[in-house]
Amino acid sequence: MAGGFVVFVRKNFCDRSRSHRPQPDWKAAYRHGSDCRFQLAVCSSHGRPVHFACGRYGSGAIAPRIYAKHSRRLAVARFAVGRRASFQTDRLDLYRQKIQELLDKGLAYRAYDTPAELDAMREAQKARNEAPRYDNRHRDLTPEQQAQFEAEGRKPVIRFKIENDREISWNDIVRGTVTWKGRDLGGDMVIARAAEGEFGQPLYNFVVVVDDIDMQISHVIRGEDHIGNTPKQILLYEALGATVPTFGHTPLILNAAGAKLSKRDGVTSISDFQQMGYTAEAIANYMTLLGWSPPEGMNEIFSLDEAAQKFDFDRVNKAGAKFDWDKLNWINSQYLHHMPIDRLTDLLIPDWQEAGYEFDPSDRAWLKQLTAVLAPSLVRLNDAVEMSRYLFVQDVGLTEAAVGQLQQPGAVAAMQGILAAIPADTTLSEADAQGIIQTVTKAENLKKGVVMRSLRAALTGDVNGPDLMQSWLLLNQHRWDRSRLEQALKQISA
RNA sequence: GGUGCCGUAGGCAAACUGGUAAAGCCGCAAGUCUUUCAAACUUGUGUUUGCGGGUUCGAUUCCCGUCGGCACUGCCA
Repeated sequence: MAGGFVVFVRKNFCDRSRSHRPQPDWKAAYRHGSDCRFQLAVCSSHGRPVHFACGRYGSGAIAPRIYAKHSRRLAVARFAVGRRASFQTDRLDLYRQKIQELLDKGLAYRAYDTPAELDAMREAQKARNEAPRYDNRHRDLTPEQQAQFEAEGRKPVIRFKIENDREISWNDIVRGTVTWKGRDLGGDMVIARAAEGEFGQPLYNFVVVVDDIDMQISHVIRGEDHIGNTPKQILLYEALGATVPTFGHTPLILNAAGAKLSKRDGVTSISDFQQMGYTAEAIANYMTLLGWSPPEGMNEIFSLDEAAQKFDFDRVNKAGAKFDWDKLNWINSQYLHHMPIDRLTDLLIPDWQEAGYEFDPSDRAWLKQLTAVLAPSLVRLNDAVEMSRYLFVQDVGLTEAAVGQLQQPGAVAAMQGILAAIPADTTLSEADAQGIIQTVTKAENLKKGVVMRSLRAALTGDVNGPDLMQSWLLLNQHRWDRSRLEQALKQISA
């Protein structure tokens, strides 16, 4: 792909006021943040900018705000490559000019159908079991007919002519040759809405083409759901006398049921994943693995930069990929297990605070020690909240299993021995703690395992959890170990 | 309904232009380690490539049909 490689990552935003869909949350347009998984890899691999477009009409003020928000999200996901933004509202003059050009060339025309008439037409088609499509009834209006409609006060839309017998085909980077017939495109397409004045808002399929020509976009990489727009857009490129770019349609991400991943699946954007405790790196990593496989010898855990170096469309699969939470979990755990403790600590602190745990954030040493203990067991960041509860909440109580453990022969005596051995005001070292256990085990003539398991039960209230010695030391630093033992002994004897 | 795309184990997938199918990863199961869970490591687990024909010495790969899934089918983007 020598010479220039510019990809247009287009994010579209619903116009709330006009949409008939219930609450088209603008986040939905961004969906799971995966639409751009391959684009970004490609762009960074070629050192080209990713263009970022907000396709919102109407109040121009809101578009920059949406852009800012999404831009932040991309950055969050480490998708930080050079970006340029553009807003449709800034480009209205260009669209106007291009529409006029098509009109002048006779490739587009004014159609005066009312929405009610169009509905009636489709109803009738449906009744006859035909595919709904515009029958091009206003394509060749006489000046008199036009004048008549105008006199009635009708406002025309602009329609672009699509010939029935036209064949459109292109060589898709991921799918090979794809072919469509003009007659399957639904009739002459509307490129601008009806409105007062010459013509109204230009529409998506037209706008993207004008923009992409203007920005000299060479490659359009997008989700497979756009495949049906491509033939229409190709026709527009030709009509506008522009070079048709290279298209690539990447597979969709499916939920367990095999449908397009959506809001119902609980994730609509990268921030949703982050709230669930997934790191941005893990998300980006997993997303790139959906529909693409790394070349032989490449690990499946990789940064976006590494992916960019090896990325190749040859290895993009055509079939939609089912989203697998198990694998995302595993990938996320890999990142968490190998993350520097300082960074992990920073990520965990907000979760602990949010959980309402009381602690001194400046007690960095203790927090880091805790993080290091937790790290190997983490799958998602917020797992840390439950896992470390016994270190933040004074009164933990005993689970049934813990009670059972402490009722084992010798357990109580061992706990009493340990309690007596813990110095009241010096902090235990690991060697100290080991020594205490050694001594008590010998003195009570028990197996070490019994002592350890019982100690865990008494100290943490449960029979399993993070490393016991570390947990004890952590507790000891806050002088909570003795009180835990006392409470446990009290509960057992009661 | 129409059109398009797709169909390799439970999931993601590999297999150079037709030449021993399932490499690798997740999951699952067992074992090792350990004070527990997890991690880590080891081993194991899954196949008439949706189905039926055809071309061929030979088909996951090419052709036809069939079934299934998904997407699109707007004065949305």
